[in-house]
Amino acid sequence: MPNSDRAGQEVATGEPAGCTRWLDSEEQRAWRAFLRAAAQVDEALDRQLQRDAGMPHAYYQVLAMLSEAPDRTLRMSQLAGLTTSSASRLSHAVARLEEKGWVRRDRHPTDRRGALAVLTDAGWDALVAAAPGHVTAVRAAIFDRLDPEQVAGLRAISERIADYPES
Amino acid sequence: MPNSDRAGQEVATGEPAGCTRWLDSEEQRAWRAFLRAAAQVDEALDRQLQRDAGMPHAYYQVLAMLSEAPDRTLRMSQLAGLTTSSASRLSHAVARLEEKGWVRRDRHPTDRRGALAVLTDAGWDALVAAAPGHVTAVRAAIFDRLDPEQVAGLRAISERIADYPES
DNA sequence: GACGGATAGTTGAATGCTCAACAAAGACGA
DNA sequence: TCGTCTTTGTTGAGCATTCAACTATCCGTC
Repeated sequence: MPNSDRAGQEVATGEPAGCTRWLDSEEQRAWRAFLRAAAQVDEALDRQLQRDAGMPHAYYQVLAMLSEAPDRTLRMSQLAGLTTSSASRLSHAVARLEEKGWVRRDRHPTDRRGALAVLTDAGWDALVAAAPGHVTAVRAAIFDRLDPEQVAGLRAISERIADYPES
Repeated sequence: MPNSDRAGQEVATGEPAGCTRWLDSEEQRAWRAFLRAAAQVDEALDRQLQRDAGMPHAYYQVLAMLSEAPDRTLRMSQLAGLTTSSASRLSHAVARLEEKGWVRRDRHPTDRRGALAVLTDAGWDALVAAAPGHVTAVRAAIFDRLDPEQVAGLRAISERIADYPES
């Protein structure tokens, strides 16, 4: 944001009523802390997984979601929802995971538009191998730093921010 | 993570003592909610800025930090710290911002290794033009969804997670 | 049925980021 | 002054993600 003089406020823009509700200093601090925290967590996990398991965090999430699904199978659209990724991103990701032999694509039995992503045995093994290091990294990045109340708070806050996950 | 049977636990890995402390279900829920929230916030802001201002969020942060610095000038290494980005990422980003005429590079007066990033007038204008829409997006993504206590909680939690920002 | 719009998924080009390698300069002890 | 180690920053290759088409299929309506 611009300087504390709030230069933007003076300028006519496309905003609804020409006036913007700037962040107060409490919000400002919370916002920047959140940005920093989110960035650091993301970077730490991506790094760890890339180094130790040869995959980015996004790919790990794909494998993880598939591993918990019935028959280790999910429709692309559902998988996209679970991993918070666009259809395109998921499609590219699954293509890459297919090359590695960790995921296979099947046709949907009834809807011929649909594709099913299936976790292969090799994919399962890769996930199992990667999981301990990943969980350790998650602990180091988050849970080792928070007390139980804060964990509950984090969950409540995050669920408010996220677009209500379950319908 | 693998199934709730915790397949990874059985496997010998490089972990310290061969045993991994898995996440309990409270932690699991908090973790996934956080991931989802962080991803959605990131995506929403990136989208809004790309659409309305032609820059990714990371570039906006660079401009914002420079705008608050004395003489609108910062050393690359400091700027990297403030924007939570690697030296390489920042270098690429500043190169791009230079092409747009929003940032200029100067030599450091005493340390000849150092480079100074300077926000140009055009850069200031771009920031001022982008700020209202950005702040509105931040509100929509975060603060419109939280009450004041939660804002305070978010800050406290985020500061714990982030590697203590101030020395 | 046949049309029109929605839904599911893929593709390729463009862009940003990571990683590793590198260069250039400061810092410091012998 | 030399040699070495550290710090600062840049570069290019490779990879992931985004965006904008595009195809194929489904669904509802006439």
